[in-house]
Amino acid sequence: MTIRVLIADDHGVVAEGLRNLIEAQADMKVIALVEDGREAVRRAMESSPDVVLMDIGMPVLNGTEATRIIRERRPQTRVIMLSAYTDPVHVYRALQAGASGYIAKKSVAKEVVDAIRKAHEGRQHLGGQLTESLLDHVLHKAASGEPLQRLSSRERQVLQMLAEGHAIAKIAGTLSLSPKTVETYRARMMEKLRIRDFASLIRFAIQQGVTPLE
Amino acid sequence: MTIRVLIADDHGVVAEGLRNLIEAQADMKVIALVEDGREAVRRAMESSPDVVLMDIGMPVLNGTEATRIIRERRPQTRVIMLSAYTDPVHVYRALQAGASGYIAKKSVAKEVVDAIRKAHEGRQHLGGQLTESLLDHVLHKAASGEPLQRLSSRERQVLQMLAEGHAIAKIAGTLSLSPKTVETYRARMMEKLRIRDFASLIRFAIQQGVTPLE
DNA sequence: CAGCGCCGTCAGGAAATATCTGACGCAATC
DNA sequence: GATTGCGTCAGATATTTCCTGACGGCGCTG
Repeated sequence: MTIRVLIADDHGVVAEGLRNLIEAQADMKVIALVEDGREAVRRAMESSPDVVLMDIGMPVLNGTEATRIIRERRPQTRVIMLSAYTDPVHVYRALQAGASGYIAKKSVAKEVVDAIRKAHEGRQHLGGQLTESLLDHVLHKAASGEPLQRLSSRERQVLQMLAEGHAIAKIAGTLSLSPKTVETYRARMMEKLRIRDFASLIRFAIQQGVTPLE
Repeated sequence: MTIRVLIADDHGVVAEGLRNLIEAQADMKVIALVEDGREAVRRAMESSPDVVLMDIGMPVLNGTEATRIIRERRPQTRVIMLSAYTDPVHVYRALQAGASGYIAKKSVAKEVVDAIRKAHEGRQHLGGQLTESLLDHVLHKAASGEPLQRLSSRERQVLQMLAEGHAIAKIAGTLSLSPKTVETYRARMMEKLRIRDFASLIRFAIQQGVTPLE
């Protein structure tokens, strides 16, 4: 019994690579290739594939939203998310939306076919290190909304000043605190955010709009 | 006569897809798969491929820098840049660095093999709409001098690794340099760019596309 | 109401990094 | 053939980071 697969990826090169890979499996068949999320939903309704291999970032309707819709209307259709992002936020959202698997594009081809077979059997699959990073996420971050809200007021204040490029000593002076205290805030917020290096902290601040990029 | 191809892409799925695609061509052969820019340079020197298919965004040493180094040492080796970005800034830099072609990941497989054949013949290839957007860029923006050009190759490499969050000691280890030397590059580029704090340096790196924001 | 966890505040000590100054060979360039 | 830029490194000192630990206040919850 052949597993019927729908591929949704707007990167032609990637999509064709996946098609070759899947066609090379005796027990699988590609029934269609589509290039955006809306098309994916339409073809999934029309053709009732067993498994949809879905890129997370697509125009018109992204992979996560498309997954949500497909799973709502056709729960027997399994979706495997394929993504360049390995961060837990994306993984978490994808699984919430009903994906049976999440595979990083940097993983190997074998993992893709494995995940398809697993999904077809109703099982889930998470690529290697994703599992633990996801658990981390669920346990520490996901439960409580916006990441910035997780920081205390003092922590946000210090974050902003750090992102603006001020030295510890200057921040301490401005806020009339001991440099040691400022360090504590910095360390505590990095702990909360599971951020290990300064560069990532700056990126976080920019993403959250704490400081402008330009 | 077989065209010998080296694939450099840190996304396993993509790399394997490309390998299948290329192996399917009668006149091409994949000689190696590597996952970061430094490996790409090393293998290119060792194996002298005819064409390198290079992902633009890779850890340690990005595709553009790797291209620059390879083309400097082995001008007969052609490089085709493969990228998710279609903006003229990236295209422009890639060509400046000596790439023979630039292909968006969303283009089709046929374009990849076409570009490889063209490159092997010493011709250039630009995916569809890229040509005009590039001309636009050259005519309007490039003249104003790209700040990244003001940095030396080593400086750009250190900048990338700093922006990726690596500690000085680790960068020194990775590049087999003294930590002191790494510090010198950091200091010199900050001097050149008139940047006084680390946070601004990270912002600069993000603005220049040396490292992605998300 | 007593314990629990978060907040704001700080310290000590070891390790890493930043800052400043200076140095050397080599290649290109003027 | 002197200057400039690059790649490479060192020494001394000032800061910062990292790790551990602390203490009172506040609010929630069993």
